[in-house]
Amino acid sequence: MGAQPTVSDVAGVAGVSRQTVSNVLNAPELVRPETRERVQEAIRSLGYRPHASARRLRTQKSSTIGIRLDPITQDGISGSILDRFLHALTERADRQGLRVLLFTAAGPEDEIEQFRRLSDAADVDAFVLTSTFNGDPRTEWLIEHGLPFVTFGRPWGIDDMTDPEHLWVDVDGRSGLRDATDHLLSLGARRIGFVGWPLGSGTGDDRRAGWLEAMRGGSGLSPAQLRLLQVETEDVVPFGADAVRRLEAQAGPVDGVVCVSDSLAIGVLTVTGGRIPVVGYDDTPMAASLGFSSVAQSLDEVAAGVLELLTGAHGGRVDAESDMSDPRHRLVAPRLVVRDGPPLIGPR
Amino acid sequence: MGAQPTVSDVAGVAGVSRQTVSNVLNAPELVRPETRERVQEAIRSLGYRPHASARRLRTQKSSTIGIRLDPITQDGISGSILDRFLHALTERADRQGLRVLLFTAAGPEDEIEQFRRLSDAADVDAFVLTSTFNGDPRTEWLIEHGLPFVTFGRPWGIDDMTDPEHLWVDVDGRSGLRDATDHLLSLGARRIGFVGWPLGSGTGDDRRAGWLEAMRGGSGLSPAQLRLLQVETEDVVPFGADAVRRLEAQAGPVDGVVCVSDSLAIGVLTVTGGRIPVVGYDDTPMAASLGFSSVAQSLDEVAAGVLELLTGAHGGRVDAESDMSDPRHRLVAPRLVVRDGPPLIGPR
DNA sequence: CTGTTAGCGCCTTCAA
DNA sequence: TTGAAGGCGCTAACAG
Repeated sequence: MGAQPTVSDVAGVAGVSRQTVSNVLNAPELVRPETRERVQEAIRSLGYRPHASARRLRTQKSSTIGIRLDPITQDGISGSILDRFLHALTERADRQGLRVLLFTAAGPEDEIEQFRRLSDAADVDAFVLTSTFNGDPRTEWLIEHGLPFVTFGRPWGIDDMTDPEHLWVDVDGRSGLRDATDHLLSLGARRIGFVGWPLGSGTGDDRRAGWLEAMRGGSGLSPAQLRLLQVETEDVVPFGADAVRRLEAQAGPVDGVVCVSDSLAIGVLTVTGGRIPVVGYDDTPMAASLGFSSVAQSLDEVAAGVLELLTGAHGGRVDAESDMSDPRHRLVAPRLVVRDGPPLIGPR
Repeated sequence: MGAQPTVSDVAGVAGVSRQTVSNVLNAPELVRPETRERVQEAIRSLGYRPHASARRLRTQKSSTIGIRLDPITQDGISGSILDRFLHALTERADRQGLRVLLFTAAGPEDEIEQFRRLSDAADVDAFVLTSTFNGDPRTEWLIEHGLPFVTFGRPWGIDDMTDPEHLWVDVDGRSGLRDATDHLLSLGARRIGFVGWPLGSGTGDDRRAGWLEAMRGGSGLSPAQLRLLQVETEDVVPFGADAVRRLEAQAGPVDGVVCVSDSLAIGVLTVTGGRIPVVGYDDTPMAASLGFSSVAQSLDEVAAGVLELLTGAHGGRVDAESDMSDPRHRLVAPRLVVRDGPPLIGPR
C-alpha cells in the first residue's frame, strides 16, 4: 500500500536511465537483451506497475472504451444478452490492454451528451453502441465528430447501411430463423407459424425474412397461406400467448411456431405446451430452463468482432491490408440450440 | 475533433492566469464573482473540459470504482440482478463524479490479481464486490492491503461480520421471506412450504429463517411439522419442480409455497400452477411476465448505500459525525410484490 | 543501444 | 484575490 515505485525507482535499481526502463516496457527490441533482463528483474522485485493516468496523459489516449448500460431492460427476458456481451467484451478488451467504462443515459440525446463529456475529458477514446435503431442520431453525431465507434447491430437506415465510416457487427438473424424453420420442416412440420415484432424494426423484419425464405423453399404453401401464418406483437410474454391464439384463429391449426424472441416463445408455450414444437430466439437462460429450442447468438464472437473493428480503425482508420474481406463490418452466424422432449411449461 | 482547449487557453481568453481558472473549477469561493463569471464564460465559449487523466495524475486519485462482472450468470434467471445493480450504481456514481470500470476474473484468486493490477496502476481506487461467500479471501486481501471497498452482501463468516474494516450493504432477505409468508398466512394458508437452497449458504439460510419466524408466529404448526415443510435444492428451474413434489410427498398437501428464488418458484409453478399461491424472490422479469408474486430488492437503494459507504470511507475512513447510526453497513428492506390471479404457467 | 531533455494538463504550494 | 513556479509519472524526440 506504500507509494508505488516509479520508473525512476526501477532505473535506480537496474542502474540504467528512466528512458531505458520505458523502452523495455514499450519497445523491448530496442534494448540489449542483457540490459532488458536486468531491468525486468528490477521491475519484478519492486513490483513496479506503470501509472495508467500518467501514461494516458503522455500518450494522449485513454485506451478505454465506453459503453452505455441500457435503461431498465424492457421485458427483461433478453436483458441477460447485454450482460453476456459486456462480459465477453470486457474480457477480450482486457487482453488487449483496453478498459471498459460504463455510463448511463436517459435517451439518445442524453447519450450524445455523454459522448461529448467522456471524449472531451479524454476519459474514453472509442464507443460501443448497442440497440441501434432506424435513423439513429447517435452514429451520425459520432461520425461528424470523428469519434471511433462500433455498433452491435446494423444501421437499418438505407443510407447509413453502406456508410464507410460506420463500423458494425451484427448477428445474422435471418439465417438463424431460416435454420430454425428448416429444423421444424425437417421434423415434418409444414404449417409453421411466425410470431414476430411489429413491422418496421430492422432486426425483427430481418428475422421474419429468414422464416419466410425457409417456408417458401420447403413448406409448399402458397404466398396467401404464408401471409396468414404470421402475426405481430410487442415483446411481452403474455402477448405471445394472445398472438398464437390469433394465429390459429386466422390460419387454422399450426404444426410448429418460430418466434422472434424467447419472451414471445414463452408466451406461445403457455398456450401450446408440448403439442407442437416452438423455437425462440436468443437462447436465454429461460429457454434452457424451460426446455425449448432457441437460436443462440455467439456474443463472444460479436465482442471479438467489435474489438477487431475498433482496434483496426484506431488511429489509422481501417487497416488497408485486410481489404479483401470487407473490414468494415462482421455478420456473425447464430446457432440453433435444439432441445428435445416436451418443455417444462404448457397450458393448464 | 481539433485539440481540446486547456486551462491555458481558457486563461488566455478570460485574461487571467491558469491557476485562477483552476480555482474557479475547484474552489470557486476563492475567486471574485466578477472574475469567476468571466472565466466561466470563457469555459463555455471554448467548450473547455478538464482532462481527466491529467487531473488524476495530479491528484493521485482515479475517482473510479472497479467492479467485476461475474462469470456466466449461473442459472441466469437472476442474472439481471447484477445488471440492474450495475445500472443503478453507474448512474449514482456518475452524479458524484465517479466512474465505473469493469473487469472480469476467473475466480477469487484471479480476482485478487485484478485488484492488484488495477490498484497498482492507479486505474481504480475502490472496489465493489458482489456475491460474497463464506470465508471469502477477497475481503481479507483488500483489508490487508488497505484498499477501500464495499461488498453487496454480508460477510457470512462470523468473525468478519463485525470487522470494522468491512463495509457492506445487503438486503434483509429474512424480513422479505417473513413478509411473503405472512402474506400467505393472511390469505388463510397454514401449511406453507419452503423451497430453499442447500444449508450453509448465508443468504439462503437467512431467507429460510424469515419463513420460519413467520410460521412459528402464525401457522400454529409444531416444530416437527415445520421441519417437514422445508426442502433444499440447487437453484435450477427443474429442480424446483422436483423439490415441491418431494415436499408434498413428505409433508402432505400444502397451502402455499415460498421460495428462496424465482428460479425455484418457476419450477414449483410448473407443478402447482394456480392451485396454491407461490412466492418467489428477486422479482425478476420472469415473475412479472409469468404473473407470480415475488420479493423485490431495491437495487437502487443498495447502490446508494454502497456509494455512501464508499465516499464516506474515502480517505478519511468512516465519517465521525454520522456515528449514531452505525455507518459501516446498511440493511435494505425488500418489498413484496403481490400478483393476483393465476399465473401464466402451470402443470399440463 | 543508452542517456538527456522536454513536456502532456492539471493542481498545490507560496508570494505578491 | 491573483500570479509564478514546480512537479505528479510517463514517453517521444533527439543526442551521445
